[in-house]
Amino acid sequence: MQLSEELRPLLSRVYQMVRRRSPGWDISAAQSSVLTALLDRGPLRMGELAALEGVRMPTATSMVSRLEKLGLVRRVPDPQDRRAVQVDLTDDGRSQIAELVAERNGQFADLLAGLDEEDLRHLRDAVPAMARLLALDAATPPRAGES
Amino acid sequence: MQLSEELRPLLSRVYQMVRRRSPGWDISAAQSSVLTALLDRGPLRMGELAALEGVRMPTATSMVSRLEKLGLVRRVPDPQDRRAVQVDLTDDGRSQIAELVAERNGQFADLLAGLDEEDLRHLRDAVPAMARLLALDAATPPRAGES
DNA sequence: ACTAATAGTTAGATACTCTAATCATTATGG
DNA sequence: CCATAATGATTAGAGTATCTAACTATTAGT
Repeated sequence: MQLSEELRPLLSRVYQMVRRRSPGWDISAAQSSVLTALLDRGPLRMGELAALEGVRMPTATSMVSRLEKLGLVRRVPDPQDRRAVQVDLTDDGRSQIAELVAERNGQFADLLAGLDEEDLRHLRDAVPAMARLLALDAATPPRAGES
Repeated sequence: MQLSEELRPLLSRVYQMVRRRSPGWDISAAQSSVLTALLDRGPLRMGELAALEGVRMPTATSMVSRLEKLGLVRRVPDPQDRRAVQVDLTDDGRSQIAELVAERNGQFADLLAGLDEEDLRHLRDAVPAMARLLALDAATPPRAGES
């Protein structure tokens, strides 16, 4: 498919763009992604968080531990299942991530302001398609030969 | 701007999607990005490579050293400027990255095949706009208060 | 109740990233 | 022309991100 070969490299470069665009903030892309997930979806178990981030549980554990040390999230024991923990934003974490998201949206809006009306229309029209593409990706078994 | 708040989170999630390593390949996203840059643009100096990848030179140095150890790239001294080195793909590196790119394009094409014709048309139409957006991003000074 | 499975953490390893310091070379300016 | 500044790259040292394997604690199944 022609589109695949055009669009995929573009998305790879979007990866570059998104990855390092948080000037003046002292949290990493991975950390802000965790905080954003908690902001969007509320408290999450460690395993849910790992699945959402597409990482293994030990990775989630250590990211949460670092964020906890920064006072941005909190581990809450689950009374139903005492193996589990809920990870939740602290008030501080909530306000910091909300501010960061607003800041980034603003910067991105500035960038978009450099496009003409036709390009903007095309991007707007592509939003639902991209959302469906991501949903398809999420629904696809990540690895074929997994245990 | 409304679009900013819809599109930016989507792009962040595309980052998640692109980031994951292709199954069955033993090189990381960062490494394949370096190899792809070399495949697309030919031999590069260390500094050019760092700029393209959006990292500092020591990072480029260590990535290249690892790839060299894997036999995928080669350091070639520049006769014009003996401080500089050119980084180039080896034959092995070239064939491996070409194969990986083809594999990924194929997987992505499979994903796209799950969309209907209208979504595909919208994505196709958005390609030039995304390319211009990336160009704008590249042209924008990354950090305001830089040295 | 014994065993399986599940949730999370710990341990150990490698990759990725940065800043600061250093080395070698090239360019510049008396 | 030589001393100094600027440039290209590497090295050193540190923190984050990621993995697999092994472990602990708890729950579920028979």
